[in-house]
Amino acid sequence: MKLITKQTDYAIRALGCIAKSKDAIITVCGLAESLDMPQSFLRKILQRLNTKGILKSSKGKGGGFVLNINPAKISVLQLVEIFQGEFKLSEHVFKGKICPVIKTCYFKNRLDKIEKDVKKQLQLITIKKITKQDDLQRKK
Amino acid sequence: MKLITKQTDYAIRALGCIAKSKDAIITVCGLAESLDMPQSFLRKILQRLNTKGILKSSKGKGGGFVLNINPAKISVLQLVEIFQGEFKLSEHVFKGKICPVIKTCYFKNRLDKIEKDVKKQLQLITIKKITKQDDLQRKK
DNA sequence: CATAATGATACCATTTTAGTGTCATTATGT
DNA sequence: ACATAATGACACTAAAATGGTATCATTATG
Ligand code: FES
Ligand code: FES
Repeated sequence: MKLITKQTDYAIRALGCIAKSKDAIITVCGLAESLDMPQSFLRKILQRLNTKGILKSSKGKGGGFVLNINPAKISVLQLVEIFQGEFKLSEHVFKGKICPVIKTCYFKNRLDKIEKDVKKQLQLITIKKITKQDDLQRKK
Repeated sequence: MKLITKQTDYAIRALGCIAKSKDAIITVCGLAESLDMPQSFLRKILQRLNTKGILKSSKGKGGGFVLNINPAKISVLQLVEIFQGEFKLSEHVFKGKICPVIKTCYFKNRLDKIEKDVKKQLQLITIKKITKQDDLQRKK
């Protein structure tokens, strides 16, 4: 079971690089190379981040991507929700129908608490904090 | 993203029922009916729990399953690991190769902490605690 | 107008999860 | 003995999620 899928992981690392490049325009081509990610896949990811307002893109020759918002405002939770949908640890359903005891169920309550905690933790991890470590964009 | 898959969920609810039935032998057929789960699927799950030592089975007419260990000793973590493999939230790898900065990486460290916390929480949830609520086996 | 970039989107491949089916084995009761 | 009702083992299929590719359109630069 994975909390973070590859797409999200790529997005995080890509944003780390872009954040470090301070206003320089980054192209998919260059980034894919330096991070050793499949180019078309990365492209799709950056496009998504663009439509979500996290990156800003410019087309045409000399175009590419730059950050559109403060890296301190980009949380891993946000990225997870963009690429993996709403954060839900368990539906806890009864074969399609919502479980009848869902209000009082101990198990469900525990899971909800875990979910809340994890969500909070993920919200605290931001691109800024990650890039501070000065580790991400090294190749090999 | 799901922390608990359907298989694990079924296993938990099935164990809940079995735990409540106090030494009575439970058959797949009856259980599948009362919990509204696909019979063959449930059967595979109980078989698995049998080989893992959590249930004890008896074959032949009048056979079925009973608990083999104290429900207070069956944790959700254990069940998750049986049906979903070792609990790991993120590999955090660099395209197949293990990430070179894995020791110092802030992101990885945060994820590890989350993983540890969640694991601990899941270990605390036991079948006994779940059944105490007296909610699980109701149908509809 | 060639070129180098993204936008949109359809498509394909792989992996994981969910679920079924079948035949063998075993215990029970008549 | 035999019908029956249960599990054991395991192969198989189906569906969903994830990962990844490909193509054509659009746009800005020089
Ligand atoms: S059994 Fe469904 S909410 Fe707990
Ligand atoms: S970037 Fe790989 S361990 Fe953090």
